Amino acid sequence: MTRRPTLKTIADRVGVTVSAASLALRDDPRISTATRSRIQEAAEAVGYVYNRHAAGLRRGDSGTVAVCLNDLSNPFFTEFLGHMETRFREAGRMMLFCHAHETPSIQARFIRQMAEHGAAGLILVPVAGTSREDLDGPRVRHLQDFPLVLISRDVADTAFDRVINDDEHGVRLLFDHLHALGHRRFAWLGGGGDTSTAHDRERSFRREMDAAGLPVDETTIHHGPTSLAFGDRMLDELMALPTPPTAIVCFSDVIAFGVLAACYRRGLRPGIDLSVTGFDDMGAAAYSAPALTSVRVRTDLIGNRASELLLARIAGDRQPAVREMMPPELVVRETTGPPPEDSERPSRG
Amino acid sequence: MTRRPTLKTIADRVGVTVSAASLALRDDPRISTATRSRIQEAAEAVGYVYNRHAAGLRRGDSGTVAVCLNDLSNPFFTEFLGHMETRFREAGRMMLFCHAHETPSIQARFIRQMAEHGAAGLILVPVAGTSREDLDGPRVRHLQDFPLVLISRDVADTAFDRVINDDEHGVRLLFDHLHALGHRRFAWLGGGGDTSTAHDRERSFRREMDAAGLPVDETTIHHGPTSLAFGDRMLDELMALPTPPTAIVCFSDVIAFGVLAACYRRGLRPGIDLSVTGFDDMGAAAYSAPALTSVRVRTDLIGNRASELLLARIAGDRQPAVREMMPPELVVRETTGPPPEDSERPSRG
DNA sequence: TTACGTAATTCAATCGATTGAACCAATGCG
DNA sequence: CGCATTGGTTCAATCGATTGAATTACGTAA
Repeated sequence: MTRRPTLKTIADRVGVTVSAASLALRDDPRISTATRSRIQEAAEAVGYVYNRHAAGLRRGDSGTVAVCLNDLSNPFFTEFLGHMETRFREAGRMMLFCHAHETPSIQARFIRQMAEHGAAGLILVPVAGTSREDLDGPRVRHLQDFPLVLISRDVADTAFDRVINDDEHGVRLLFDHLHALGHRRFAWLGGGGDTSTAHDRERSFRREMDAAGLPVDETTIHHGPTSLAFGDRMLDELMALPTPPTAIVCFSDVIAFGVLAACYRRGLRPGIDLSVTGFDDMGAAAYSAPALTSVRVRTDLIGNRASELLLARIAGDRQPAVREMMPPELVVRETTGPPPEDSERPSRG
Repeated sequence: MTRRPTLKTIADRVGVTVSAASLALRDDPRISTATRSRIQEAAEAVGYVYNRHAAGLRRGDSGTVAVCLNDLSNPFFTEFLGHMETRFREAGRMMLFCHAHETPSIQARFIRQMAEHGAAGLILVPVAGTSREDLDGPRVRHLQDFPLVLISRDVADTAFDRVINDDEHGVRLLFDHLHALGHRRFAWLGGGGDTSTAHDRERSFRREMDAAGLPVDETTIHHGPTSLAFGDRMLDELMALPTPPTAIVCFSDVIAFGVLAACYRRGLRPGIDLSVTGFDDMGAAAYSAPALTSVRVRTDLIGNRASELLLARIAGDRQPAVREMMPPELVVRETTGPPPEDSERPSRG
């Protein structure tokens, strides 16, 4: 097993110096066309592979960018990943990737490691509970003056770029839709973690209830993980209430899908016997049975804008940190409809 | 903006040499406990961040591993990603990630780039159409003697490690189940690309049909992308046939979900009016309405084993390449049942 | 006191690519 | 013919960490 060829291998072969080889392979005009092509041919011939460790050491940029997601099992987040990956690939940068499993220690470790690797920037969906200190504090000095863009979830009081969805508006769209259909008894499912999305969406939900003059029945508010199982499990609980809700507003599509599964099992017809809404409008929402009414979070806009912003920062953009909110869109499908006729009569009445 | 601290920064501060600092931070016994802790404190104090470019240049291993997936939109593949990410994280390695979008040129470019970055190994779900030459040929010498493990999809005639699912057996399980229920008219949906999974599953399907003495009606065989839309679209086409199938065998859960959506729209009851099967048994299969009968592909076993194998290769294991097949499991849920009573009468008869 | 062993630390070369400055040769111009 | 210019290439220092060999300091045995 011979050693991997280097610029020296090429230079010796052609009869020039390492410098010439270096310049030639990067199409520097200082090297004549003739020698340049001889060098390039030699590189090809010996199977030369550029060594970014060496280059990165000298130049300071490794050509990588880091991305840390809180949860891979939720397709919503992989949508982001897809958009960003494309953007970075086009920019010629590789992606260091981490799945933080909603675990602060994993996130913290990754942030350190990506700094060690010389990643030029970081895009982060902060795990639940991430605070200012985790990104900004004295123990994470590598993030000072470091290109970092938060997406999807905000972290209060930080001076980093953020690209997020307008969650409060999204909930308002859903609420208005359901309220206009005649619903008065609502349930709220999900949003268990300490994240801006959980807080913002629930706050907005409560505010809308309040604005509509509806009391919030705390027995219809259930926090829990963003999982199919949670939605599935909670429907039974809600239906067992003395006055079950006529509309279930879910923190996420994933939870709503779980609710739909439970509806099927109980013989409840979503959109007729009960209204169910999701949030995110991931690809699968249009194909559930029945198709899910949801709020589209523009993962494309957010992912692309975040990537752009990060690349600009890496390129040296020094403008003050921005906080951009992308507009959600209500997508009405089949799981919402007017409340059933007899819904005004509480079942115990 | 001061320059990032290096070993020299620390050394100067403590009053020792760079070598001492280097050794101390790696807990080398050559440095006394006293100075070692002074050095470690100084490192902490100045906010030192290890520079892997420099270390990697000298030592030759950057501590990264590369993973290239063909398709992120399919949760089946992100399941792999999750398992592998965990394994590599535990092994202290970072992950360079690529989404190849089923595009050979992206895959090829990534393979080159991860070599440039000094990734210690590569796990690859080869994009459709990947041939021996793409991995082994004279144009990709960086993969010679390089730790590479293929997962999920096989590539013929290669001498790389492979960890895949036993697809032929999986299809046999499904077919036997449906055949035992009484089905005789089958349709096959999906498997459009030039991949081993597409070939193996369809070949197995045809073989089973043959073994059962059933003719394969080519109008019930439809190749197409692994997407919800494809499954959704194809149901109408199959139902419009003079003698529609009573069982639809889908290449993937994703396609099956599309079929279920179309069933809902047409008022067909999966498992009663029509049997539908998936393949992969991704998490969502248990929560579709109705719950999907599928074949579980052990992404956990495959992902973990592939990671292990790769780490062993990186550690210097030189045994001949292996090809391991993980056993699939039939998971019977609600979308399969006996064919409807009148199904023996062709609708045109 | 001298020689010696050991512990602690330093020396110095190295990994491979980059780059501003220096060098050399050939050409152009006065 | 001599000097300046330009084009083409090389020189040599540099990035930061690593490591086998060398050195120093110190205590101990002869």
